[in-house]
Amino acid sequence: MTDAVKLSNVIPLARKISRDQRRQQLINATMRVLARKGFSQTTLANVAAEAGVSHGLVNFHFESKEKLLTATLLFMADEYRQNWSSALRDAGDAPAEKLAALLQADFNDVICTPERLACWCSFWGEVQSRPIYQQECAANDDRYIHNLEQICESIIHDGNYGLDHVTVARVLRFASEGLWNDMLSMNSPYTRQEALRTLFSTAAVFFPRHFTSDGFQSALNIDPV
Amino acid sequence: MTDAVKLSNVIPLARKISRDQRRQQLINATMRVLARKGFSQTTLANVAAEAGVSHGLVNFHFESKEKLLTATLLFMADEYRQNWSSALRDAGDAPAEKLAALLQADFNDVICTPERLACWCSFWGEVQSRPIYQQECAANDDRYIHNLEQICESIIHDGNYGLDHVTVARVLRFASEGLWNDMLSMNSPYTRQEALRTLFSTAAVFFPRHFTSDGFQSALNIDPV
DNA sequence: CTAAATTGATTGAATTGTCAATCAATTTTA
DNA sequence: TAAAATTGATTGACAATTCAATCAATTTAG
Repeated sequence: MTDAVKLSNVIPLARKISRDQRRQQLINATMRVLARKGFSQTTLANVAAEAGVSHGLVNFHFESKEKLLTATLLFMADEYRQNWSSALRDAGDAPAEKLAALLQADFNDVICTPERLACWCSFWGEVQSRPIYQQECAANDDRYIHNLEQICESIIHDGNYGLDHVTVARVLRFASEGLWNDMLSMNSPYTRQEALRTLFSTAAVFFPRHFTSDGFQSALNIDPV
Repeated sequence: MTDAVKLSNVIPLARKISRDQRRQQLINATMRVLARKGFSQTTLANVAAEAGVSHGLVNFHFESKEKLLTATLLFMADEYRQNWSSALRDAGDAPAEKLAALLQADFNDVICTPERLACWCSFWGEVQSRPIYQQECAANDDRYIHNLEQICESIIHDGNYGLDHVTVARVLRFASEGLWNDMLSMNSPYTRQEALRTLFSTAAVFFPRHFTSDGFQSALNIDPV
């Protein structure tokens, strides 16, 4: 209306972002704040500042702080599931190949970043006291465990290892989770490469005729590298 | 002064508790609240109510909420360290015996309770963003890892297993940590017995001539159970 | 022009920390 | 031994702060 508007010192930032893009932008900002400050110090003001918008906007797009955090957790859970799921789909038919793909998937450069690890850690601390979180994650975890157990069972049968597939699957899962924790919390954290080497060494102890510490080894290649 | 004092409806609760006892009582209350409500919903009012005292008292004995939480973490870290430390001292000289003692220590009925597990989980979520927490825990972790690695090295040498002791120690530690996490998550709650069986199964895969899934096996007993 | 998106001030609730008063236990004094 | 004084633990009210949520005003997009 008035010409005073023209003199506004506010930068007329493009608002071309769609509804979904804005939501995703806020979720990304939430993850960054969670990773940096932890759950108990993540506020709407922090998230809004991180995203470069006013804090009223967060409550506009997400009804409440609780729903923003739930949406963030759901995004991460979905991202994680899609990651190993597609890795499994792209792998060959051999069970050992599938296991290698599943183990490697946890340590690719999309999923395995310091920010993601710290963010997961923040959520884990609160999962116990928030039924909604636990409920959402449980389904995904069960699917992952089920796949891992079946693959281990196939390999055990294939190689005549006299092992319990549930126990082996458990230990491999623990190794993967533990490596994540180490990479996040240790004072001398190791690289993704080192983590993968440890993981495949573990697989090699259970399945020496299928794996070496360097990774998957076709059953046809008898000689170790 | 007046006789109205005699008619006070306030229960004359014993105030005979010593300074240290009161502090410990508040720490215990803090652990219960942390386990039940999680870190972000643990307030001074909650802790005071749990302990049955006024919230002013908490700030009297601990200077601030932050210091109460730090004291609680320190207590738990010390309790944990003393637990495996004394288990190690009481064990025999044989490396395999020491490893068995170390592994079992994590699952005795003092350390391994639902409350303690949930409480540790609450802290882990905040450790990343609080340098003080990380600093205190790192020293203890390093000691534990160092002991575990040395014991594994002895066993590997003793049994001529061609394994890397650092890797083996890592995997055993991951198994122990992972079992704790599993016991905490609601969907697959196995008992401490089942957890220990999984742990010793893992040790048996690395050290088949020293361990069975039931536990430590003297090197002199050649026949498996 | 109309509806949706965005801002930022404001409100109300929750929470932490402070402090003066109170009270029980202990020590001192007569 | 009995009364008085002292100590320090405890309480509860209050101030200060933080934060989520709301909403009226403004801006932008279609």
